[in-house]
Amino acid sequence: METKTQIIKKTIKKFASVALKYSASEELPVKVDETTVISTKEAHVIQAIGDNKNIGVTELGNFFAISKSAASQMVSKLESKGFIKKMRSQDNNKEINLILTELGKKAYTAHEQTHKKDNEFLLNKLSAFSLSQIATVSVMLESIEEIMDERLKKRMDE
Amino acid sequence: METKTQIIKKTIKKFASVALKYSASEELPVKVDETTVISTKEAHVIQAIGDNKNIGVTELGNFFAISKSAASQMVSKLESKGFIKKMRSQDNNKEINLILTELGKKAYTAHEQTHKKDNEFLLNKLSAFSLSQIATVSVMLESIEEIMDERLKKRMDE
DNA sequence: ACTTTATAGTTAAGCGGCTTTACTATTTTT
DNA sequence: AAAAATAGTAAAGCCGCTTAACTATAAAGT
Repeated sequence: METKTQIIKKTIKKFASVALKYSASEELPVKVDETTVISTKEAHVIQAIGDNKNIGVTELGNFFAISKSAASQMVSKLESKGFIKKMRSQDNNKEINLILTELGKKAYTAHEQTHKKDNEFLLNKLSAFSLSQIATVSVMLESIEEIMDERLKKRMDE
Repeated sequence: METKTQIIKKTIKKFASVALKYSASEELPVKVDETTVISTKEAHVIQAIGDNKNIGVTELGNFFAISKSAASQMVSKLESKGFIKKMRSQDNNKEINLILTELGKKAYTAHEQTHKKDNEFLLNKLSAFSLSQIATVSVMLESIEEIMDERLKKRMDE
């Protein structure tokens, strides 16, 4: 017979493995068209630029919690690949405003679409559960999140 | 008023963010002792070697679904850092048997301990839920997992 | 006003973890 | 014994990041 503790442990394990699979699936490259594939990181930066008109390099770095140097490198790469354009800000002469090119918009949409498809798939599957069941999951996820936050925080300053 | 669909969508989002946090926390380095820190990848390889006595390089590569070349590189690094030892197999002369050194065992334990601590923390928190609530979560996780598996599989051969 | 300081961005070097390609050395198959 | 498979290594290179050093512009301090 299984104790409650055992069941919880099993569930924790399940969560761990599903979470890792989710993040793995999040790492998969995105197909823009027959000849163009972008990495997830590229897709995310394109998304951020699409969602935040006129964002700059430093801002972008903060957004993803990476150094502005890393952001600059990413931006240069995306520009050389033709996904984005660096526009001098009209307010001042040191900032840059990033915007998507047509190709960039296409990439944005492609990335959006895959997420949309996945979410519909999931939505469909989860519709089988009752409202209260979903609520339970939600609450439990928040508990787990709390712990993750502590984990991340604690280990940071060890 | 929130529709069920909206609630599910919210829950999916929550899952996504928690899953990413989980995998981020899984990337944190592991402290072995006052002077030694290892990366998560290193910790996982050490764990695999500790758990699979006499595992070889190619096997290790398969285990983590990386090339045997990558496995070889990792193994060499861990050996030069003194965590593992490469022993010629006694059955034949081309295979290698990997074993943990004392330091390696220490690293194994350190890694194990952090997981144990985290799990106890989680176990504690989740004990507040009823058995049937936990069961629901479990079932739902399996649904999500199924979809992840399809996601991963489908995108692989596109 | 003009010098100091802050802010935005870039560049160079390097690291971790991976891939592919090419290679050596043992086994196994035929 | 020759051919093919298997185990491992090495070299080169890619991706995404870091830190450090740098330039250029803008804002503040006195």
